[in-house]
Amino acid sequence: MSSQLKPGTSNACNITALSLACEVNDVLRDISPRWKMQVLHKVASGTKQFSTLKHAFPSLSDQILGKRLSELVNDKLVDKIILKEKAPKSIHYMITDKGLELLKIIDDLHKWGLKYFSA
Amino acid sequence: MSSQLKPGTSNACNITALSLACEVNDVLRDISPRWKMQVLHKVASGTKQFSTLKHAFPSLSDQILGKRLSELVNDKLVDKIILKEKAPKSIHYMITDKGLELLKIIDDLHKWGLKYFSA
DNA sequence: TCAATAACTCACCCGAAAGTGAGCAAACCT
DNA sequence: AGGTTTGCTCACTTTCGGGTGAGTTATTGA
Repeated sequence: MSSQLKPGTSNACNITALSLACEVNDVLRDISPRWKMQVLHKVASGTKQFSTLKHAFPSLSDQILGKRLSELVNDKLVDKIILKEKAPKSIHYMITDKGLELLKIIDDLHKWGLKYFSA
Repeated sequence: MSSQLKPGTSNACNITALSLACEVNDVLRDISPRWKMQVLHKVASGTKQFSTLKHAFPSLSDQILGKRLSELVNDKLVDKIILKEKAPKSIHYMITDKGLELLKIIDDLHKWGLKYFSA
């Protein structure tokens, strides 16, 4: 999906071994990039444009946001809807069913985290 | 954590959503290290010793296995039971309730991955 | 006596991911 | 004419964590 691993390196070999061992790893790799699930959640809650997402996460740079959005689109977790092609562009992001189902599980993870949070 | 919120803005209205996203981030960080959930799964399925875990994952090095196990112990996902302190040591790892509940969610992730698995 | 075993830890390297600086297109507003 | 907005991409540097080689302790079995 998104891995640019040089074939033959031990890293690449281990990734292959991992995937063979269990497909859950592919899922974990897909959801663990920093900010990714946050952005997905924001999109799901109605924040649809690049610029508004930018404001929602002041410490997230344009570059990373762009990267995460394109990953989300590639993963089919969100759809990219182009309303106006030429600048100033107008593009909306919409969560897919696949994305919504993932968010449900992410929410379970959140609840699990809260349940065992002791401090 | 996330603070510069002006009360009354739409941002402030979404504060619950934001904190959800933030805490999930910690959970994601904890579960995403390579091999970690596999090792947890193996421990849950009755493989309790360092050496047997080693054989279960031939391409996983001692060093990483040791690191993952100590992380799992720190996270209270498994308990470390020392049966014999001095070498050759005898140590058993046992999954905790917290670990079992996490594995259930990991299994949901797995099912989600399978459902949307396309080519 | 000496290898094997169990369960590690330490020091180091390197590739991958995160983050930064700059720039671009083209319409709109002043 | 020039500044602003929108939605990015490219090239680069820095940080991080996965992976490797070597070493440790002490007991048992050949």
